Amino acid sequence: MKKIKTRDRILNTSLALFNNMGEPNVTTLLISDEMDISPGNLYYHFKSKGDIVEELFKLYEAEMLELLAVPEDAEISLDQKGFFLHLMFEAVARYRFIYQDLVNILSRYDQLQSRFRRLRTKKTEAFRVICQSFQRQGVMRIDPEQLEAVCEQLTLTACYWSSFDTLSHLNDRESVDPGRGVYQMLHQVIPYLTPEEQEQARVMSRDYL
Amino acid sequence: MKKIKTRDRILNTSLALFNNMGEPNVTTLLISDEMDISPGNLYYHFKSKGDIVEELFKLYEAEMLELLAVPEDAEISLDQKGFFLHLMFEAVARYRFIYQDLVNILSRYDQLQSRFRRLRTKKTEAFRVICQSFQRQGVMRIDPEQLEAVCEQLTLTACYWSSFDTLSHLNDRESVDPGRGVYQMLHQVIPYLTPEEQEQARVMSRDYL
DNA sequence: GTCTATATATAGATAGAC
DNA sequence: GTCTATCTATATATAGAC
Repeated sequence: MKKIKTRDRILNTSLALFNNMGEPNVTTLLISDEMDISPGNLYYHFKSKGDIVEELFKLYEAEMLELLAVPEDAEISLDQKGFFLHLMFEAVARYRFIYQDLVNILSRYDQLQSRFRRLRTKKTEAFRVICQSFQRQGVMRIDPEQLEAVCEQLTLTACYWSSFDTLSHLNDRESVDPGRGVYQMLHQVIPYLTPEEQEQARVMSRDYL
Repeated sequence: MKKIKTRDRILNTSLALFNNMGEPNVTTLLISDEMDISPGNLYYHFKSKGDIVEELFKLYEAEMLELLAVPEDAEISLDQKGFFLHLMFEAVARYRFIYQDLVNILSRYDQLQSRFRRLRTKKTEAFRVICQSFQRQGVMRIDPEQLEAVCEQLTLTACYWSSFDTLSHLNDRESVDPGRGVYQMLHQVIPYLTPEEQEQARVMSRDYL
């Protein structure tokens, strides 16, 4: 029976509330209330609400950077790509409050802007590296112009799908089903795969529904 | 030299400020200040800030509904589709404040939620109708499962591209270039077109860059 | 580390004169 | 229709006791 430090409990509680209610709607009082601690105690651990947001962003950033460190030379299988998409999607969903009110958050905590943009670029790069591996292996045929468009599109989907999807059923916002997002991302790649791989990808994509 | 009514000036000014700074960052005082009128005057015309947001949403909704009234039976050319995408994208961009902080806005003005969702569904339907016309004309080949995925994807792109794109260059937020968004949407359809149409679509898409 | 009580700031909104 | 002055509510943050 390990005791979780108050500081970490604040982070966990904040993350849950931010995701479910939107960061701007969550007051420091609500966070401390939810945890049954006093607001003063919360401010003992974090000197401002912005510090909580920044700390959570750092955790997201660290997770993402680790995931995005795709080796440029290793060849990647279709299954691995599916797994990669799944992990990325899951990480974004776990910190979806960032994307739900992105402009608002980035404008109020502007140290985050450049770091956010850096992550976005790295995501697109990772997709490019994966597609290039597919091309080398001869399972994908795509011209450079289309490749760029697809990688951008994959990045957009990775970032916004969970927000987009959540709004279709605003009732239960406790959890996000990653399935459909991964499905959508796989389907963007399918047209450029060779026929056999297309079938494999289609089968794989259905597992996510 | 026609005099614009104060009420309309409030709407125009609010829209511009909302788009450029994000709705939550725009206070009623800022709006009245920007127009060189008093806050009291603003509240004479609108009984709350939420009323301004609702009114702007109504304008967006009306524009969208008109645009989305795609006749189910008429056949649509590729050029017409390009034009349609352009108009949709442009309308979304003009009211992009809604999408920039969507969760926040929909949670605070919850009469908007169902109407927003209705619009989202209608967008997807319109894309479906267009693609079905393409299929009937024999310029597109796509199975029903892929079709669904593509239409969802087009909807996502239509809604979020401008927000996504804006964050790549947060400097000048005065205007949004619709080009790239239309380009992206066209490229999602290209793989399913017949070879000749693919080439035509590719050429067309470049015009938007 | 945690609490209670309080300070500060600001946004939304109203009252009443002109 | 428009203004100035003001009220109210609430969110962030701090002070000081325990």
